[in-house]
Amino acid sequence: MSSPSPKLALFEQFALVAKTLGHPQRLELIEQLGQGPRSVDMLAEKVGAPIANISQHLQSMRRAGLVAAERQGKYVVYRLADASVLAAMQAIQRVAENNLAEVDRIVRGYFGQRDSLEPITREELSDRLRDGMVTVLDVRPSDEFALGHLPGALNVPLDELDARLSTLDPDKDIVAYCRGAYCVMSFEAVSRLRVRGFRARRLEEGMPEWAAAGNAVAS
Amino acid sequence: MSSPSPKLALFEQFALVAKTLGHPQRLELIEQLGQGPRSVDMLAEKVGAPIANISQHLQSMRRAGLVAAERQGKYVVYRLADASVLAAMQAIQRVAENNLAEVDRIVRGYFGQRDSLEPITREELSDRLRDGMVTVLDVRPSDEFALGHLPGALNVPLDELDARLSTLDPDKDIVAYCRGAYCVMSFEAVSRLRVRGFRARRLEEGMPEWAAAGNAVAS
DNA sequence: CAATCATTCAATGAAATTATTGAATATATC
DNA sequence: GATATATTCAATAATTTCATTGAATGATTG
Repeated sequence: MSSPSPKLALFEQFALVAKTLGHPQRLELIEQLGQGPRSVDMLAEKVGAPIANISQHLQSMRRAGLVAAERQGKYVVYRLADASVLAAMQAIQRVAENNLAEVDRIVRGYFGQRDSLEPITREELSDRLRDGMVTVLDVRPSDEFALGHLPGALNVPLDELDARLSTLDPDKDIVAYCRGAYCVMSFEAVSRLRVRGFRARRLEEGMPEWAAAGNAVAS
Repeated sequence: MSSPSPKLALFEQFALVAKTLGHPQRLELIEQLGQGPRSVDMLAEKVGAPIANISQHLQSMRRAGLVAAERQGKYVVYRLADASVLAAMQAIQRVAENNLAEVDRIVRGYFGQRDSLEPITREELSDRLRDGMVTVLDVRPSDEFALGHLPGALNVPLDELDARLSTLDPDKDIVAYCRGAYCVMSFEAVSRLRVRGFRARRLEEGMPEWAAAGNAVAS
């Protein structure tokens, strides 16, 4: 083996992947695509940025192997290249959680005591689902629910929660979830439900993590 | 909760971590620190770059929570902030392995058939160690061996291998390891040993992964 | 205290990244 | 074929990142 070491070339490829994850909007795109495949204009709307800008980000993400695209009529639908992309984003979040004081400050300031809403693990939720005494509430927008959701989950988007409280069984415990660990919707939902006297808790993670753990996903 | 959503602030922090991983030399620094804590001038020598440049990279890595520094006399010793840093780098490598054709091309071109050297898993090596019929060879430079190594491993740096062949028991199987999955030293060592008639295989991963899996590390 | 070694800092110029804007391209519809 | 919609491309300016260089700082040694 006399060819030059591949080390540098490989590390340049690894660096390409990492730097492509190094922009907040691209991370939001991954979070969105974690809920299911989406078109460019839908992604632009979700992330709140101009379509041309989002398309540019998606091109760089495609080159870096983070997403794949396929044409469906006049739409181009993007999806995460594979499960390793979400895993990489979660690994990065772990580093930030463990080692960045600023993350701790943001989380304390907004989410309050992380444990104050008694986050429930997906293992614990699986157990609770078997005894049938818990209502699983998906508080994402209905288009994200349609892409995939926990089996038996009820879709009550956060902005409809107040109007639909009467449809919820007050005798059952409620577990609410949304897009992921740092999505605020389920925090908001659990707070509001508790004010109204419901026994509500928050699933620690989102739908993508549930799916990545091998659990069933309904649609 | 009426304060603005922390989402953007959090994703900016996550992006900071990712972009700090987005330079090949910083990834090499992580690989080196994965072998153990090191001073700036030692890291500069290992990575083959000017000290001022490496110091600059280390500052940005410290700000991003990837490394921690402590003064020991006139030396500043850097170490990985915690195990999540190595895990994040591995997650990024996974994405690249899975999804980048260029990585596949580099790996095929240099490493040949990945399976041609019969990589052995650390679980399998643990089993083999118990029956005592295998020589574990650490082919890293001796300073890295000193920082931590597999229990019972023999340190034969790659550049000394030819000179020390007579010290190896030809009746025992040999398992060689080095810094990690993409370190070429153990490939080289296994190739040379096989040419000389030894039954040699390569450990799939390096010392840091062995340690991260909870296995004992000797020093 | 001066000299040496190790490290960091600040300034600089080059390269890379990013958002914006308008044009170009592809598909669907009438 | 014209129009509308969806998406990408190319050019541009601003911002950020990176390597280099020499000065500054801190610890050790004589």
